Amino acid sequence: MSESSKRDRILDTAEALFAERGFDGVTLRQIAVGAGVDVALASYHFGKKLELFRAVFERRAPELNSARLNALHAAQTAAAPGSPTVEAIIEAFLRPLELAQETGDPGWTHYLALVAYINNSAYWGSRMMSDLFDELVREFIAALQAALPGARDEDIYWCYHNLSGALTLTLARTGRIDRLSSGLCRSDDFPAAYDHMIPFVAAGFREVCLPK
Amino acid sequence: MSESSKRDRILDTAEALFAERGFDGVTLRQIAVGAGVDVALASYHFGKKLELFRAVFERRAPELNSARLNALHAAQTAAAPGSPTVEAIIEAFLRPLELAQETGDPGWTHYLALVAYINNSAYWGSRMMSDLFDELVREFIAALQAALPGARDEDIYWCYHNLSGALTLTLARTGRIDRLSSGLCRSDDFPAAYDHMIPFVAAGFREVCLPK
DNA sequence: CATGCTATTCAACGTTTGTTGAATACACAA
DNA sequence: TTGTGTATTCAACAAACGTTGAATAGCATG
Repeated sequence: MSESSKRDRILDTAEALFAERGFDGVTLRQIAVGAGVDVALASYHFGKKLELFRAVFERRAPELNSARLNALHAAQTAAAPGSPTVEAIIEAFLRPLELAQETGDPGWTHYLALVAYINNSAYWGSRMMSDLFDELVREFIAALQAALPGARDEDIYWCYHNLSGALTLTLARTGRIDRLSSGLCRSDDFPAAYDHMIPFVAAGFREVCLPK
Repeated sequence: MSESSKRDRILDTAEALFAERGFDGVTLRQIAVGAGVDVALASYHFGKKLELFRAVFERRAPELNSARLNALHAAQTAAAPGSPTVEAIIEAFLRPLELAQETGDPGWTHYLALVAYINNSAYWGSRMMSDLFDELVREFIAALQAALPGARDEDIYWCYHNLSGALTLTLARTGRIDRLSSGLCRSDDFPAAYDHMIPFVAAGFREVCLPK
């Protein structure tokens, strides 16, 4: 028998399947089979299917949020008494997401794909994302405002929207860039994605938000 | 009775519902009710549910592709014998998507949200998107290569990935930016989104792709 | 060993699902 | 009018769905 508890195996399997096929594309029986468990056990531990979905989505959010927040605070400390650069802020926003590779836990990769699925869905997205991630995002936006003096709020929000979109598509790991580039770029190469995203996004912020 | 044929009403209703809830989140009965039609009619016209999904996705692709291609060719003609600027190319890539508002046909808005859903999904995305949109995208990438002499292919693809992500999140109209900005920005304001996206993305391409 | 509590399975329920074959309505040609 | 092909509905199917209550196992504590 596997070392982790059956409850955890349900969460892990649900995480992987929900990320791949979405809430409605996965049945409790598929999750049960994947976890090597009876169908009824998911209901016993989590109640309705929707509550299992929420439990999966909420499980790793605190750890992810604190990793990113620590990175932001580290950048702010390093730049004190001034403000960190836009690059440093974006870096703090993105690099902690590499823990998916660093920890060697494929669950993190599935979880980030699930975040991408939810963030891109009008049905699930706005409310569920806000509940778990708004506090963090507002901290980053405040830091960006400090790094871009004179910027209009509207411009900052639209630039963040562009950053969020680029990140979301990366986390989804659709394989589209692999096909488009004939294998030159790979969807699961997060470091390469961030290496390109950081200067790309920083230049965009400056272009749109800094008065000329 | 409504003016359009029942077959078209099935496509319209399926388009709206698939865009909102995804393939598995919609039943043929919901589509039938929305279209004011018997359940069996969808199967009669389109066969399996998956084939209806494909039919919806393929219906508007040619018109969308030719609108964007025309815009690109117009920009190239205007810039001849040189190459259009990066801004002009991105503009040609994005502005035709405003036909969703211009035509006043809400079906276009639903369709673009469906494109976002598929493009962000690893399960549906890579293959379905490539089949319909790769030819177009390769033309735009070739134009970008011409506008960015000396750029490495790898960098161009990653920058296009960032553009695609920002666009995808816009098309999904999740309402997240509305909430985050307390109503200052609106998800369904496509012109404002593109007004910010074009300079943002153009600056990003130049920063990443142009040798310093 | 008995007790009690949690975890897990078993068996079944009432619905809903996608799909199909037969029946009907409708348009148009002969 | 009769015939013919397409469009549409009707009725029903077997399978799969989420969920639940009762039964069983495991394992502490007394």
